[in-house]
Amino acid sequence: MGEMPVSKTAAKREARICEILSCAEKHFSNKGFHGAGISGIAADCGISVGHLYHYFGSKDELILAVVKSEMGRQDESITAFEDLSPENLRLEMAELTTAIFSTDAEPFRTVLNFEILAEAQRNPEVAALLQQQDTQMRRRFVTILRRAGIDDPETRTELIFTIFSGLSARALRHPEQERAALLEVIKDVILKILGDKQVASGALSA
Amino acid sequence: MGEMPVSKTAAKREARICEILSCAEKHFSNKGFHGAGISGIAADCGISVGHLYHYFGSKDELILAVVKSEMGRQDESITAFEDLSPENLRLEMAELTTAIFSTDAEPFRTVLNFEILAEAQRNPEVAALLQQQDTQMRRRFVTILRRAGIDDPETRTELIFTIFSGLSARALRHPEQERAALLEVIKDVILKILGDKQVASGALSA
Amino acid sequence: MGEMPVSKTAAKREARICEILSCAEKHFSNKGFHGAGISGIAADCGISVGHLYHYFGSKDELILAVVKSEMGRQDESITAFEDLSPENLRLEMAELTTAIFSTDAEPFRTVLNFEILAEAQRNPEVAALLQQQDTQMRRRFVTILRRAGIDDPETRTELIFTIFSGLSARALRHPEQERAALLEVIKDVILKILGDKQVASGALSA
Amino acid sequence: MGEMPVSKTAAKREARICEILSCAEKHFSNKGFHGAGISGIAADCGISVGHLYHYFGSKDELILAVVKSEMGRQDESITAFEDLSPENLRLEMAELTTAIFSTDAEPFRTVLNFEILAEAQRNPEVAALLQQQDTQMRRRFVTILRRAGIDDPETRTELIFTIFSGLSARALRHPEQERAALLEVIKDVILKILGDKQVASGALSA
DNA sequence: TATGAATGAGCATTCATTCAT
DNA sequence: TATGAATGAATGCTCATTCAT
Repeated sequence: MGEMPVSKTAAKREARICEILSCAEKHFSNKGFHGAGISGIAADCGISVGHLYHYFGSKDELILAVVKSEMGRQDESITAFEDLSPENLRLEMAELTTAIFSTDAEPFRTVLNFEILAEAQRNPEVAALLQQQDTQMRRRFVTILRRAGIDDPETRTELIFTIFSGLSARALRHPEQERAALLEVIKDVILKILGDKQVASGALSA
Repeated sequence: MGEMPVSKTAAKREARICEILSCAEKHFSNKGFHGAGISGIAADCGISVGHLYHYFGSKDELILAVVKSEMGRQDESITAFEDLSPENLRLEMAELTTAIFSTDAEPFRTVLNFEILAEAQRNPEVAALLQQQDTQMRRRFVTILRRAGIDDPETRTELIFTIFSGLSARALRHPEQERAALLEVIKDVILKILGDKQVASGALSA
Repeated sequence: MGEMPVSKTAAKREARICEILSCAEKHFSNKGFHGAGISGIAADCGISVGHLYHYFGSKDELILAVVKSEMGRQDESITAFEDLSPENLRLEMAELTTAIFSTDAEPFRTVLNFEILAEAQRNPEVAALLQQQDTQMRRRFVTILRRAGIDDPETRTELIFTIFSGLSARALRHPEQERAALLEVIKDVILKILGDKQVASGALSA
Repeated sequence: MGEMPVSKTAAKREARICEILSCAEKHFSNKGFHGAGISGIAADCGISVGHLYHYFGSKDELILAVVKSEMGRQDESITAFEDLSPENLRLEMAELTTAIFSTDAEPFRTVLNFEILAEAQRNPEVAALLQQQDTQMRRRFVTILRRAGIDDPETRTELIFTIFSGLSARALRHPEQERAALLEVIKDVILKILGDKQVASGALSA
């Protein structure tokens, strides 16, 4: 069961690719997609430039692969919320509020996050990848909410994704310390969104 | 009255600087800070490379200046909400929800927005500028809300800024057409936030 | 008596030229003739680039002027040895041996010394200046020796100039501390050269 | 016997490096370290600019390598004086006096000589190299003198190095034709220095 | 006399990429 | 699979110099 590598070489190849991706991610995080250079990445991997081109035909291809892997990771981290009881789901999501200001690797915030969004504005392939991945993440999240018996899961998903995306930007624009209050409010909002029967005009009102 | 240029040369100089900034902004938008080249910008301005360096000592200086001007523009566009009656304020803010998906120049979304956020992650000067500007914008918005007689304006400001920041990311990640429903929800949320006496656990609940 | 400036403006002009030369000398010393830039020199003088060109038509002209002034200074410092009694002359010259390892401004050693020699190898104008100045210095020194009643002053001058030139190079190649002994030897050699009736094959032998 | 290159590629690489060094030396001699450009050197070698950087990481590195090779050559040319009989040593050294005014490649004079000395004044790495190499050359020369049975070889070495260094400067400052007499005197001095039992206050006196 | 805007060639350096081995 | 030699265009930046004012 599961896809096991066809041969030993194939396994080695995949490992090598993984290593390159991880090196590339590091460099891209530090210097940006355009600031990082292929040769630096190759050197960091301990392979030659020419050999890197054996695995990735161009820098754009490498960028795309990194973006894809990054999003794979985001997607994966949604798994943590599957199979939670409705109540635990609410609590865990509320906790994310705090995490987003500190951790760099969770669904709504990655170091490469804004780099990717910026790139998406000018690279259609990246944009397509981004949107396709987002669609999938929303779909999974909707399923999670539905399984938890929450009404109108699509809208609530959108709301939550919007708020968390916003938070990740605020972590950069507003890193001061008085934000503790904000976090409390947001937590409450999240709990509301996941707890109320109706979402907005109804649920949020008296 | 009004600030008139001290001298003719100074005026010319300022005009030239403005032109460079505008060209640079265009190039940076299209190719990113690191993708765009000084020589391209200079050529587009109709001046020589060397001469551009007469006005900006380095590319970083130019980037910083563009970021600063960009944020000045964001800040300015808040002015539109000053002097509005409380009710109009609510409606106008709700309208922004739609605008953020279409317009490229308003307080919470600019083409350069993510480029700047990405740059802020590795360039401390940009980060400082970003935070300082955000502080000022929040202060102004708080004043607007307070003048409109809205309770706990600080928290509501944070909430609104968070939501709009999130929306601008969603415009990229989720540009599909079924989002009309989301917009309606967000609009309602904004109206709630600006209309309720209490903010969260209280106001959003029944 | 002596040449007084024709007018106040002329005096001012000369002062300005002096200032430029002194700034240029500083920059050339620090970065070399080719490493230093006109604009840096102008800035250091507190004048505009264009204005510097009012006084010196080109960088080469400025270099030449600095070389000339440098050599003027070397020449001047020979004056110190005129009017010395024969015995004092010997002692003073012997003292120079020590000075050459520490001072940067005396006839046989200047910071710009090697820069000038290197430039002379490729710039004929500098070479000509160098040789002409050296001729004049030798002539003056010969006169000094002759007045002191020293035999064959031409040859002794050559010998002394050679030794001091050599010392200035050794100050760079051999700046260690065990050189005290060398200095004593050289001192003695100088004293010999200036004291013996015959110069070499005779005088230096038993 | 002999050092044979480890592999064919390594040999090729070394040959290429040699070629670059020789081209660089030529350019540096003609225009000075700072006057010569990398692109000119690369073009002269028949390689691309980028490729030159494959071998030398920066211009400074290249300068340093040229200086090093230059000094290697100076050091090597001392070999000619090893294994000479005492008498032949005296004569050969005396002959050098003439050579220094004509040849460009011998221990005490190279075209790049003053360029290097000038650079040493501002580039500590070059200075260090210069001093280290000089120390070694002195050491070797001392051994030569000692083997020839000459007393106090250290002091005599210093004296000779000083005189020859001085001569190489005089070749530039005093290239006129009446110097034949000087040469004779210097020759005698050298012979004395290498022939007398005592060096200075004693040997040079009656 | 004095400014500083303006130029464009030149600088050292890095880039993504190709290719023979 | 793996190397690293090789390219040449492009990078950000500085240069000496000119010129209108």
